[in-house]
Amino acid sequence: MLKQERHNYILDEIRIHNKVLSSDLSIKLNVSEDTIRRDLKELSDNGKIKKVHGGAMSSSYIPFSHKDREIHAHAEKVTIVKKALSLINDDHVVVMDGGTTNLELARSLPEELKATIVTNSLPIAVQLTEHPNVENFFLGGKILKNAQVAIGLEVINALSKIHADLCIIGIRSIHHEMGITEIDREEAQVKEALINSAHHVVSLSISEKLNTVQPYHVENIEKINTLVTELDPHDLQVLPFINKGLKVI
Amino acid sequence: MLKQERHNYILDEIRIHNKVLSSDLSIKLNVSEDTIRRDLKELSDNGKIKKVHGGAMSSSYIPFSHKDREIHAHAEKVTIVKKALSLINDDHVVVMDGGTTNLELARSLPEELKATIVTNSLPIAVQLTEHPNVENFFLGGKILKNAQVAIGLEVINALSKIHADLCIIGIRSIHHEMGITEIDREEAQVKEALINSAHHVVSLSISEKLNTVQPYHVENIEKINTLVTELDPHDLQVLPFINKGLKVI
DNA sequence: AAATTTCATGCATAAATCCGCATAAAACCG
DNA sequence: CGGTTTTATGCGGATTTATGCATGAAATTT
Repeated sequence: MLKQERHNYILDEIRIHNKVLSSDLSIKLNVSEDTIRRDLKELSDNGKIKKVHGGAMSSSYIPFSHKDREIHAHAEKVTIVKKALSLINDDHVVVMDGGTTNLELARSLPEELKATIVTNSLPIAVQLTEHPNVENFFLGGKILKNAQVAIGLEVINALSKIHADLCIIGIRSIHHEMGITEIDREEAQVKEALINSAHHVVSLSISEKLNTVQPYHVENIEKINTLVTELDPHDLQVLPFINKGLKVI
Repeated sequence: MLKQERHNYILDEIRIHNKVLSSDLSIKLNVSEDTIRRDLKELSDNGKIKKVHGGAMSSSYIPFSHKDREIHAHAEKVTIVKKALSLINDDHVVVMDGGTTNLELARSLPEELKATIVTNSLPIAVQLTEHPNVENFFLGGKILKNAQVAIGLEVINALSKIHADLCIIGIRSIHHEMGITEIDREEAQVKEALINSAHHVVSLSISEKLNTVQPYHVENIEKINTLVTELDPHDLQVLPFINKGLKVI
């Protein structure tokens, strides 16, 4: 088995279980613990995971009480959400994935809105149960522990049968040439399916994500119809996206 | 369990309850109090928490009103859950639906358990994201707001493709003649599908639900293999169910 | 003040880690 | 192609870490 394969396996395990034990991996991958330790060391040096005595853990630890955890760049996200709300109308069918910006949006939906929202994010689904008028569909599948979203074929299949009016996608990175990219392969696949399930695609993105790139390609930039940031639409930072034909608000 | 996991757990407990007792943690995390004290010492040295006699507290005291919804008949449910845990083994595929008893069960699953749990309940799925070893599948569908469970054809179809080892069903009413009954038609249909997707069906039920009836029929009593209540298995109240062939614990 | 609980310290032990070193496979190169 | 270098891996032994236990001191409760 190739070293890279082991690394992928280890990262997968950590994504699912939030931790791995060197001893488990040694047995499972049929190599010595020393090798595992070297693997963990390498992944840790690259910032992919956090090495601890006995194994390794997810470097981005999501606390148990995610409900009231502090949201990064919260003020910016509130600005974005206010703009984005204007895009959602009554009777719309909206697909959306996870992320703190989208969660903020779900929290901010006006009481009177009578829309249907389809999501693969547990926190968003939970949030929407408190909304009086929004219908709420969950895309079932294997739950990714740290992101708290469903992934896998089930999600993608279900999405292939949906033609939504609007897709609201939370993204890791958006680049005017490279398009949308993600950290995680399976999440990238799901996001691609999300984007292709809707007529109109909106990306909510704080400006620090603009023109950054991650390892996994999701979709080309042209697939995004509208980009929402906290910036003024005339800000120079968004010009490359306007030139690509995106509507920026 | 990794030291880092304990530390995370402790920090979360403090975030939620503002304080922790060494004795509680020792039992909950299954290590000696000495180890807990060393953990607290380390976290305290890093300024994460404030160590006090008997345990530790939040270092930055932020009072917050947490509405710990009193769960109905909580003590009885804890008793039931303890009994029920003995039925779940490593490598089992378990389907379970919602309800406070089942949620308590999800919360109480031992750390080491390596099972797969399939559920249509949002709170249970969220709870399981905190479990290190349990794989977690969500049955997607339309979300019922008050019960926070997915219902509908999608759920039933997905269940028809699953052959689980165990079904743990939370019920509204169980009657030794009328069988399982429910208040809501669609929930009843989903519960029927849940029951029929597993080889062995367990019903967790506090005694006040025994021999009550609701409008919608779910399944006959014979479909239930094991009944778990807070009562002694020799209690007269459960005799009618024993006579119907159920195993009562 | 007596009894109980909690704490600090040192010690023992088992597990995990680190540190060469050896080796075999893979990659490189003239 | 043959030789050299690099990379990946395992092994033995020294070292560090994590943890429980015993003991007596300190704090808390009764």
